[in-house]
Amino acid sequence: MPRPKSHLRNTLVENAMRQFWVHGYEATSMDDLVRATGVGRGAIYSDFGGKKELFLACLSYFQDASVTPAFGVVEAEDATFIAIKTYLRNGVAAIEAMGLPANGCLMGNTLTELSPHDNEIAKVVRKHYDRLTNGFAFALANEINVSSTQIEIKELAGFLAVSAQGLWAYARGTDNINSLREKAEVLIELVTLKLAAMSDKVRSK
Amino acid sequence: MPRPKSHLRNTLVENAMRQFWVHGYEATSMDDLVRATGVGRGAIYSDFGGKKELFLACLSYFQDASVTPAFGVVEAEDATFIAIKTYLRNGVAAIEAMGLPANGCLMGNTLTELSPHDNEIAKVVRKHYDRLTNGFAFALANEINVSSTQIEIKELAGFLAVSAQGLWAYARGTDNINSLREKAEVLIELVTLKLAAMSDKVRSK
DNA sequence: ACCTTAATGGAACGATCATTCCACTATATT
DNA sequence: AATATAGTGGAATGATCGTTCCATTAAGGT
Repeated sequence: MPRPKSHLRNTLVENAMRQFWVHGYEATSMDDLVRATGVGRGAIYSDFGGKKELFLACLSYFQDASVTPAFGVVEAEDATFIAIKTYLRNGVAAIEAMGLPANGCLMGNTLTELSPHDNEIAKVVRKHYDRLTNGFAFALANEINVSSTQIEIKELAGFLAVSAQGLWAYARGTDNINSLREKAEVLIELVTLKLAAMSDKVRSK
Repeated sequence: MPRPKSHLRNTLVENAMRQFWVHGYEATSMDDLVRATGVGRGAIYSDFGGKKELFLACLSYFQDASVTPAFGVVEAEDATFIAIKTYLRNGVAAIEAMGLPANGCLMGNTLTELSPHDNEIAKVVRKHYDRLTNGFAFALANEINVSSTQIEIKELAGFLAVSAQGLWAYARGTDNINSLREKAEVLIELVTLKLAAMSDKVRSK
């Protein structure tokens, strides 16, 4: 029987992802990936086929290893607006712990760098935005629990997704954690006001 | 006396900027720039020194040729919240006119691609964010005209800057103009609510 | 017409790019 | 111990990268 997968193989995609996350797709060479992963060129090509395929595997891994742990709180069955606040504040705290400037969100970085020029990758990124939007909408719906404002909730959730991505992108260019935290808190406050306004409107019916 | 600058020279930076704007810095080669500008390699190097210097010139040109015409309405002396709405809606309309997916904002794209790895460029991008923040803060201050909430206004303005950049980044990956417009309108509505809340607070003093 | 000089564009630089290939190593199974 | 094979890593591929150089061209001023 063949030799089993090396113990290094477990971290191949993770290390490659980190490289792409920090430096972007174009600025990452195969030599960089060989160095970062500790895996030989031959193995990378036989396992994935090429740079782009490896990158797609990294995008998928990012979903499991970064998005799910961070965003899972919003997607939990009992999630409400508190979960959204927790997600945003945990994000800021995680960035603070890692030190600035941050890496941003790999999906957001990829949207900017590759979406307009690669439809296959653009689809993956769009799916991520849909995931964020659906998660936010789910938690918001649990919060105010009013079926008549379903469309409003969906639009608010879509805005939350774009705004959160704006925050993580901003974190890539600043060394001031308080400036980032402020902006997250303003987002939370604005959504709080909107939720109150939506509740008032329903109550006055 | 020397031969004067060619008529093509007038559009050198503009065409180079467009190339960088669409494809990003790393994915744009000098051959691409020679092709896009119609200017010879020798002239580019003698005029600017290299690719990065040309890129910096493009960032500066972007400020004059794109940001100022679009954002000037917010920076006008008599600007209020209406000017901010106009800026956002004009942005969406301009993207619709150009066709999706859009190019986003060159400053936002550059923040994602280069800010973490080039301090000189990061400084230029930060200055752009400051410009947006100051412009928004100026218009918001004219709107509610309350000195005691200066800090709140500055924070709201900073959030507006990040959120607007999130919008333009989002536009780089979608082909649905209504989805973009929705998010812009939600942003406008949320800020409207916040302004009303700030006015109430002052009035009840 | 002559000089001066900005600008051209192709050749060439060494470096690096993604990718292919393969002799070799190391380990798990028999 | 022998066999089989996943994985290695260096060599080599042709292409392209940013940059330099320079003989040539073209358009002022005199």
